[in-house]
Amino acid sequence: MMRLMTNAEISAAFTMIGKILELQNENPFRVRAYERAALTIASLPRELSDIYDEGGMKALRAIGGIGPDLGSKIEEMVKTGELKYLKELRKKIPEGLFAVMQIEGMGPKKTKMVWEKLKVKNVADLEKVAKAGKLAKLPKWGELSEKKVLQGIETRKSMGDRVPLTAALPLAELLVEKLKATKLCGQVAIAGSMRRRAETIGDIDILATSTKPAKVMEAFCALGEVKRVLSKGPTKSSVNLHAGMQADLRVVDENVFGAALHYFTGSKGHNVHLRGMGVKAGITISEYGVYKGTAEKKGKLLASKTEEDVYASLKLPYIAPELREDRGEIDAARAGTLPKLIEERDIKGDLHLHTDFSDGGADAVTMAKAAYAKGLEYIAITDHGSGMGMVRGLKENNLAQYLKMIGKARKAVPSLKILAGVEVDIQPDGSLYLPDKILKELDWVVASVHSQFKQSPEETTARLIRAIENPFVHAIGHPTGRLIGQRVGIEFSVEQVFAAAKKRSVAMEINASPPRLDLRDIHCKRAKEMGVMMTMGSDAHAPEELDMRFGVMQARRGWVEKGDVMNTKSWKDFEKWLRAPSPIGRRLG
DNA sequence: GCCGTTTTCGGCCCGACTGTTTTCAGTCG
Repeated sequence: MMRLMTNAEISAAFTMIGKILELQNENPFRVRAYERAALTIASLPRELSDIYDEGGMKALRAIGGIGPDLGSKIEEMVKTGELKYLKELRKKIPEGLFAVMQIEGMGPKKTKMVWEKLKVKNVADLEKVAKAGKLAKLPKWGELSEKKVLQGIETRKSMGDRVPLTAALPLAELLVEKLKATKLCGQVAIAGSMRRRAETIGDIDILATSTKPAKVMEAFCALGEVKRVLSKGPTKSSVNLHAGMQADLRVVDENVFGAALHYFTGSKGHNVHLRGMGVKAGITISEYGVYKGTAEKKGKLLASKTEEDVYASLKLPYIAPELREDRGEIDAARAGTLPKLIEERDIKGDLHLHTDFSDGGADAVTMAKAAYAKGLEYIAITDHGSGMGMVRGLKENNLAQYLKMIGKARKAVPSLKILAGVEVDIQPDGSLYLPDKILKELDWVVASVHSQFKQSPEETTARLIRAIENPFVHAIGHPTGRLIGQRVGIEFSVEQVFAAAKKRSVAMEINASPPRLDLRDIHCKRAKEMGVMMTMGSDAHAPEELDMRFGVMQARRGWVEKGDVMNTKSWKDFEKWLRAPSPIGRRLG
């Protein structure tokens, strides 16, 4: 069936409803119900349309936070591709108000007020009335709030939306180093979505302990990276950075570091879930610790020093930050079934990298030396086999030359095992760019989509399954083809493609290249649930790109364990696995 | 709007900072 609305679109619809209801001063809990549902849906590994086709309304209702009303709204969207309720709501609110509400300091109440009293319909209107001094005359507003709004508009203009983790993490680590260098702090740590390794982050959260919080705040606000101070208090300060991001610093007492770190790491959903459990157990959880009793009437302190203590107070084992998305980790913790997450040091080989035989920047010997220096036991050189005119690489007529190059690398770095591989294009019809007679001469075949991203989900599903069914394919490279913040990638039935991969023992790659991170977290999780094997590849085009750091982060967010990723095996075991008879008759040359 | 071995109705997480206030609402995370 043609998919009428994807999870992303349904999630966006609920987010929009939540915002409109907020502007209308609706019951905040009703607003939150929509927000929560939107978040839940965005992180579902399966498409709602598939869930509905299989299990109907009952299956929708089985999703946490989806009740009779939201269930029937989802039903309407997957059946008709639209939602009448949202259409009606939209008519009542000027589209531009949502951007107004995004401005720093402009919440739903203030937005509603400027709309009703000053007919502000968008950010441009807001700027106009602010500059005309009309804002300051509103009840409860003053000169300063007007100035702040203008600053907020400027900030919005100069800052993008969310920033990729891969770009923001190094900057945050620098800020942490600088704070440590002041010698004013006991501990300094990154918190927030960045600590959870979310693929994009909204701002940088840093937590520190100190006995001189005022001095720490002074030092923080005076850092060279800081453009403007938004707020400054003894426990919390916020600044805008020149790099176009916001950074928040909290300073707490040493003995509540664990509670604070837990609190500020989030996610919001995870924390709310835990606090709900706390209420039932008669305890209160805040950034200052876990207490017996209610928020109004606190009793004895139960935990605060470490995150482990916080979880233990709820009779739970420690939950890794990457899992704290309220995607079932709390139930798993309760049941004792949390995954033992993969770590960077578990990776023993790199199964996807390029040399200057195709579009890489370094020759095979250089890449091999760099890989060995990184401590890898084995690599697969996988230069492109692509029909795209601009891409050099493996063709029907130069296999001997390619193997000769790889032979040279093997001689130059004898301690590193080097597989002769290829990254072959999956053509629009699912056939591969290179014929089987070439592929069967290679040790490791990664098949990837590099063109024609705009097929229907049905066509793309068939395309990938056909590639999976090629007897010489070992892995599907960067399966969704997305580029973070740039390209959404191809759309297909994850269920059907993963099922085919499992049946044929073909691996799904976790591409660790910073712009890709593909499979993404929720797809990793689904692959694991379905028993699909995975590989990890750096997709390096230069020696310094032989780095799996961000790929491992993404995998950890997807509940991936060492045993789920084939190249965590030692060379000996990997070779055995690769040579073993399999449903598709693999071979290792 | 969701949810229930404390409730099918009445809850729903907790606290800091700011500005414009004379005691607190709004915003943010």
